Amino acid sequence: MARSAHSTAVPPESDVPAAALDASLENLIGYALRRAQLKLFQNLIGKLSAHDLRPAQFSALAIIEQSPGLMQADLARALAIEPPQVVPLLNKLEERALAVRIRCKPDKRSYGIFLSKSGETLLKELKQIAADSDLEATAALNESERAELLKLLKKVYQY
Amino acid sequence: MARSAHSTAVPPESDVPAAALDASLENLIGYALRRAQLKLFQNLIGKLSAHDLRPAQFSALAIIEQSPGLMQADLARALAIEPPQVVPLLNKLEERALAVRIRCKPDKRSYGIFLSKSGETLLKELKQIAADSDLEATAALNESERAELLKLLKKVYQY
DNA sequence: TATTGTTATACTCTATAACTATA
DNA sequence: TATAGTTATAGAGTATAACAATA
Repeated sequence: MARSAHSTAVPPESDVPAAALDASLENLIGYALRRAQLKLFQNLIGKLSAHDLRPAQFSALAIIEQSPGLMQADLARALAIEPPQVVPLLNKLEERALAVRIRCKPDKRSYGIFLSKSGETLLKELKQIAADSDLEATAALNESERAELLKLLKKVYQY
Repeated sequence: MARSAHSTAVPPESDVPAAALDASLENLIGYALRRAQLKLFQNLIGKLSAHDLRPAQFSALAIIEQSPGLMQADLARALAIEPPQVVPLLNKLEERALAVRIRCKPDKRSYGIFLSKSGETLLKELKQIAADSDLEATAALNESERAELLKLLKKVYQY
């Protein structure tokens, strides 16, 4: 029998080797990743807005806590953004007295970045908010599925 | 034994009930999702750039193929963007003769959107590119891990 | 009056080039 | 000259309000 020329939608019931699979958006990990990521991101944005913070600012606080005294170039690399984008982000954190830039290096061009006491306090709260948001947005999964998902995602991005 | 007050990094070896876990960025599914998604997205952007297309334009073509004759409002919903954003996107696809707007509905305010013949042809190629990009960017996973990841991601975003 | 597609607009995010001050 | 941080700027992406044509 010849190949049908005008079939509408082939259900993915047969696990063919490699070629000729459906190849619609629903079979792409990238597409599923994007939709899931958008969902979690929107949820987190909503929760963080109570503190007038964006996810990147939360991440910055967590990174600074993990590497106190780091330079802005390090922070840019850790956040996967360009150095110029760090400036307004850090300015905001400094305005709100959550973090500080301190000239404390042998190289006087650079700053060491540290959390303030209130920055540390707020970060504790933010971590709880983020963990709750994570759970809420992945309510469709049980604990072992969450662990499995996290493991697979790390494998993908750490490779 | 009392809780240590100044440990640097607690390896997640014990599965404590809910509280007092590390709660750093690395334990957040949202964070891992974002990093993995960025990786796949960047990879796809690179591959699609050979055809001067963005991921959203590829998605639009795939959605139009799946629902030929749909209206712009439907496309906006499917792409999870606002109707005004559909206009320049569709303009571009129409300029390049990949898709067409046709007044074919009882409601004369709306268009039916269809792929052109060359749009269909290009989409076939784009699907292969996207599938290859997906595989390449998830090279750290084997086939069963990929299937598991896709299953979990769908569960998250379809919930 | 409500709705489809559109325009205008603005705000965020992101990226690059150029500047300053140190090195 | 090279580098850390900064400034200026431009391009995407995203969102809202308002408009024209049609219902």
